[in-house]
Amino acid sequence: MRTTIKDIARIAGVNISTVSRSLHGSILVAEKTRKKILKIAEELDFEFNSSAQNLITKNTNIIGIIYPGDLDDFALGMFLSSMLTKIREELEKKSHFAIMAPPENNYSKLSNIKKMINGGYVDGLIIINWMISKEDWDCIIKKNVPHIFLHHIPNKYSDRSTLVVNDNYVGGVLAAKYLISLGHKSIFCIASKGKGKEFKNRIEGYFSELKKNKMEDNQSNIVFGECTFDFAYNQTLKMEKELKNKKYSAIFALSDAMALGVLKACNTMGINIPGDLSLLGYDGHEIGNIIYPQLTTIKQPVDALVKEGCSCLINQISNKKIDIKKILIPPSIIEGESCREI
Amino acid sequence: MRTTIKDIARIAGVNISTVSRSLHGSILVAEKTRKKILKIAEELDFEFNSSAQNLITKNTNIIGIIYPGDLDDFALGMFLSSMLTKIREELEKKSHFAIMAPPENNYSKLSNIKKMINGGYVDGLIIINWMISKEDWDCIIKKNVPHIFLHHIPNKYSDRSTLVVNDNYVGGVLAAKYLISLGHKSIFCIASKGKGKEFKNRIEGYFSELKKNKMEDNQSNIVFGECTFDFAYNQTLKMEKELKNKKYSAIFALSDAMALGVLKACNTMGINIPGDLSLLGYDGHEIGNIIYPQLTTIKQPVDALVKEGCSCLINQISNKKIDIKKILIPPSIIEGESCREI
DNA sequence: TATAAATTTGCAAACGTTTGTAATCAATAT
DNA sequence: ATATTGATTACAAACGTTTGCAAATTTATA
Repeated sequence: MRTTIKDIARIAGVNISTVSRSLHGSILVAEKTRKKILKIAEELDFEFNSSAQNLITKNTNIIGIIYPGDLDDFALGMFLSSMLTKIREELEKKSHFAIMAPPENNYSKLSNIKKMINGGYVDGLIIINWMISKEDWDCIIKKNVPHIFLHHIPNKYSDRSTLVVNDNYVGGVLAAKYLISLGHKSIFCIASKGKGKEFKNRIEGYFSELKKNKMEDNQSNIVFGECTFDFAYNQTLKMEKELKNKKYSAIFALSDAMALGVLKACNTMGINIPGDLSLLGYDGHEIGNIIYPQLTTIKQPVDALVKEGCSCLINQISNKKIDIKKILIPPSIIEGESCREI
Repeated sequence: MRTTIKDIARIAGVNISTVSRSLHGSILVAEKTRKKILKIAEELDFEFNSSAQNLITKNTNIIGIIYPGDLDDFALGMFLSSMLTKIREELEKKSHFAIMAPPENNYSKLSNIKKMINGGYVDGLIIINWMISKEDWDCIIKKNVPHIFLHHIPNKYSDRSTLVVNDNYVGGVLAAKYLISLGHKSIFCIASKGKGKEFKNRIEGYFSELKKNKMEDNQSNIVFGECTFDFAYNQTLKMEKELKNKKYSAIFALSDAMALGVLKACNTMGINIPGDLSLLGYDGHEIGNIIYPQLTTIKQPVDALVKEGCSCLINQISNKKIDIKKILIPPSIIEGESCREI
């Protein structure tokens, strides 16, 4: 049914090896023959059968993208489509396809990571998750599978792989600097322990900058909860009295999802942003642009992240070895309308 | 390096065919032998090499998901992560993986659809796009590749395939019915010709219901533009005078992205929603829940869409034939806070 | 106990490639 | 004319499976 090099060989009256070499641009074939073969291949819409190729060459030109199954964390959901699309685009440059799966099959409870590796599905992995099981990790190392951790800092093993994340510490510093530069003296931080380490770093950066400005007593002005819209929303509602008394002039939300929760709560309570309260988010998702007031936020440079990450991964694949490095992409600030000078 | 059935056969002291049969649960193997082999396979973390399997069986257990490269249309972007994640989940039930690509490679300008098919990458395709090239279409038909069109109605060929979309006509009716039931007499519609046919159907449904209620003169109360936040935003700003004069009591935006544009413009101009103007969107994306006021909108049932679509596709794959049918998933209304009785 | 039947196992070809090595051929040097 | 060389092409094994068929083994039957 499908065209194979055998068909082409038959038509051209040559051996299949000549066809293979022609199509791969080997110098071991006469110019005239190559032209003839190329023409036939073109006419027949020939593509190499990838399975047959993989079987010999051991590489599939497919990259596995692992991301969690439950997107209850809206924050990741917001990033995901742009991240996936960008990954696709970067891989395309190197003629790789991307295959997606959660870490484990929801139904069979078997590890998709192991299936991808042991089943010979992929050349490498992009892991967008807060954690990875010991079993999966062992498999990756044993089989020496090129991989990167992207966007999230997993709770383990990340120091033995390539880690590509935005520089959360610097982002935290940036946030504090910005609010301080606007004259804010009393800032409340809506935070989360998160599932990985990124929030920790973000908070450290933030407080280190406060300390520099002798605002360390602000350390109590923080609350930890889930990194969700709902948590921030409810938390803000709870603070109605303090907010109306202007105890705080600004809120720093550790994610845009949380910032939106704050915003909605303030809208509900009739607190004007930025009139009564400045609001700073973190993520820089597009969504911040389309709400009112436009969200001021620290932008995680998704495009740069993905670009850098894919290039590292492709490198590892060509060199057939796992790199250990930490790539921190600097965040930047998007000045919207949700913060004001005081 | 990697464990193969040969390794297992050697260890168990049997032929590879026995291993293969054991692992596939064939009855052609003694219970005792099977147990022994299963145990060894388990210990060695064995997985069949998918390439070798594909080569023989001709199926890859991989589904190609085609969606456009440029997500300038924010509306699709908003849906995409939930759609992809849900697809992944549905396919997982049948042990399929999902591979993503835009219709054509951005760099080489070669068709990814043809590459996926002729290269033997996929068993079937899910096409989320407004169009498909004649060349790609011919390839699909020639090779009899199971596929569905999901979410979008492509400008051609959709009547010769399985089409799974939300019932746009009914959605339009629903929108009109709802606004009319709230007492609105003068509704403005911010619309788009769109790239596929879905908007057309949506508008037809909407106007048919208006006509039923003798509001057909409203036919002039519509504007067409890009289906984007920006278009709706600018359009609404332009209508400041009419809106402040209360010429319209409600706006029906054909997508949530557009509804958000309207909302932001109204916020900017000091028009209160729903106090001064009711606003109805279309899509039912999560984003509507987290803004203020919560958006009232017609929900496209993404989950049902994907579930239905995947099940059709899997069916086609098992039967090795392309089905021609049109599956319309009924939309429903999400009552938020952006519409009020008048 | 011999034979037939049923069960279990092994053999070998096939899938569509890649690639090292051998064979062929034409052209050049002797 | 013959040997040598270099360019081109063909051959065949290998990759890891599946599967029809034959062979071997076990069990049942007479």
